[in-house]
Amino acid sequence: MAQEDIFKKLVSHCKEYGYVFPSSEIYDGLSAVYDYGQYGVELKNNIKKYWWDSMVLLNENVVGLDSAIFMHPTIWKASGHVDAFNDPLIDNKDSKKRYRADVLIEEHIAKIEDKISKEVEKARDRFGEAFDEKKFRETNARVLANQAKIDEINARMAKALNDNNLTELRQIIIDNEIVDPISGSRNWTEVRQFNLMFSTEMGSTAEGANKIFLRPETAQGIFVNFLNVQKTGRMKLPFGIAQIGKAFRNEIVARQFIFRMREFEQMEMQYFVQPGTELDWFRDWKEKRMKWHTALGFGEENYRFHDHIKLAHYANAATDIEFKFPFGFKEVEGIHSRTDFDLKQHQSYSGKKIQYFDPDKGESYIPFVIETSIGVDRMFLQVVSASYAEEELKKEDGSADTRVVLRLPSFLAPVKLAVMPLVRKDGLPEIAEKVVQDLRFNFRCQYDDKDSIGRRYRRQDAIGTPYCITIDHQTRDDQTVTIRYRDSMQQDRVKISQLVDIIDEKVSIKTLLGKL
RNA sequence: GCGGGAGUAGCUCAGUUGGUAGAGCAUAACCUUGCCAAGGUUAGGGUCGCGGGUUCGAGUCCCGUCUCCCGCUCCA
Repeated sequence: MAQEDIFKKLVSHCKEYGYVFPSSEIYDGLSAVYDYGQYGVELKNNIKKYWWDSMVLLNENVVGLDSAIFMHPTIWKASGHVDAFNDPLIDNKDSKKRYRADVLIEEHIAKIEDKISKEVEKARDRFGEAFDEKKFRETNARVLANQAKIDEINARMAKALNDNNLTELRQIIIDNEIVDPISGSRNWTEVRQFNLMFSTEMGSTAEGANKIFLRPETAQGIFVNFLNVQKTGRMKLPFGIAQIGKAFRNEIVARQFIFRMREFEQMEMQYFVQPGTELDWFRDWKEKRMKWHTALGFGEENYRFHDHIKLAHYANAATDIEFKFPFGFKEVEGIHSRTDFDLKQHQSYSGKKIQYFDPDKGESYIPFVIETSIGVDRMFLQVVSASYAEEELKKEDGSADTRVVLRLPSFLAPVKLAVMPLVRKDGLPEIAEKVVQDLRFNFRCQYDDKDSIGRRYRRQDAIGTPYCITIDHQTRDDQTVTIRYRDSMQQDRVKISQLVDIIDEKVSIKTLLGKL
């Protein structure tokens, strides 16, 4: 079956079985916003626990934090988001491509500079040794004309950007006859401002209100608390701060189900290290994080690193962990060596010294940072898309049969086990109810006595329940039950008294964390 | 935002030149039975995304709007 078809079925499956619903559905939905249903929330919580425990339980030098979504507006100036997330965009109507207006203009300037360079080189060839480049640039008419053009465009653009004058930006493109690099067309739309940060107002009166932003990432909450945590926690470098929380980005286009949403959840850990050691730690966390993914058992061939060639202004190394989704390899997690950019920025904007006194070196410095940042919702999608399977089976009489099964890792499964009487008579339901009552404190259990036993197994397969306990007539005689495994569909007969230990070993997070 | 496709029951979909809303699965109750879906009887559930228009009459035609899917940009 085509991968897109699988994806469509997965989306339906998520809705039909209470994993993910479109938000505000009875009001026609809200674009790219989704709600997690009764099973979805359990799976999501389990994913978060797996991450949290792998960070703060297994690493003595990683501690947690839960910072507010609202933060001082200057934080976003310091972080660069106010500038970086504010793009003047323009579309070409023929190629249907979208460009940043300022980038288009800069590329045009680069072209003119090319022309000048060529002119200079030609002259150099002509005059040889005696060539005086400076003098040539100051006297040659064509060079001077081009240079004047560049200066004029630069001045106009700087002013337009400063005044946020979008009409003027477009006019620069028109006046300079800048064409679409692909179509060669000059059929441009208006320039529009896209602000990727959501904003709201704090303060109840209009005059006294402050514009504040909903955080576009959780990382800054960690950076601004660096000293708080370091001092009160008596933390020594290297150490990390982990945080799980919502972030918001007003994406131009948000799509592909829960892969790209405007409201999403991140799990971020910032690891503070001595300057100069950051690339070693970068490699270390790269490896650790990949192991965290592959420990789930979805197959190592479905993961790969994508190292960034073009680095963000704050990074000196960056990689993505990509997972093979039904729509291709896509980023799930980013690992970045952010240098001392963030702390340095906050030190400068806040005017507060943000440094670490290193007792070994006997000096203070701004630590460098390795960031691991993973999207909870993307992780959720990774788990369900890797787990979803339509299996071709054969019935006893040889005819074809199919089953839909979510092969979730046991620890992540919302429901750990279902208990069902083989028939609804002969006292079997009563025994089953008692078993559920006894197991309820240990695991998320379900009781089901409706329909044939085979159908009940399939229902549990569809929501990913890894174990089914069946009470049959033999149970009345020897207190044993059958335990049926979701993936193999095999059954074992075990004593009721052993159930807690058997299941616990299989579904415990310890089993999963032990692989790391 | 632009271009293309789509929206009918919880899910998948049918619905003819415009003539009173359908199926399968799912759900609930009861009966029967029992170890891998699809036995029997019965029931609930839809103002056909929403709003307007044309018409005696609109799921069907027209306009607007919202949402979803695919592509362009960015990223967790």
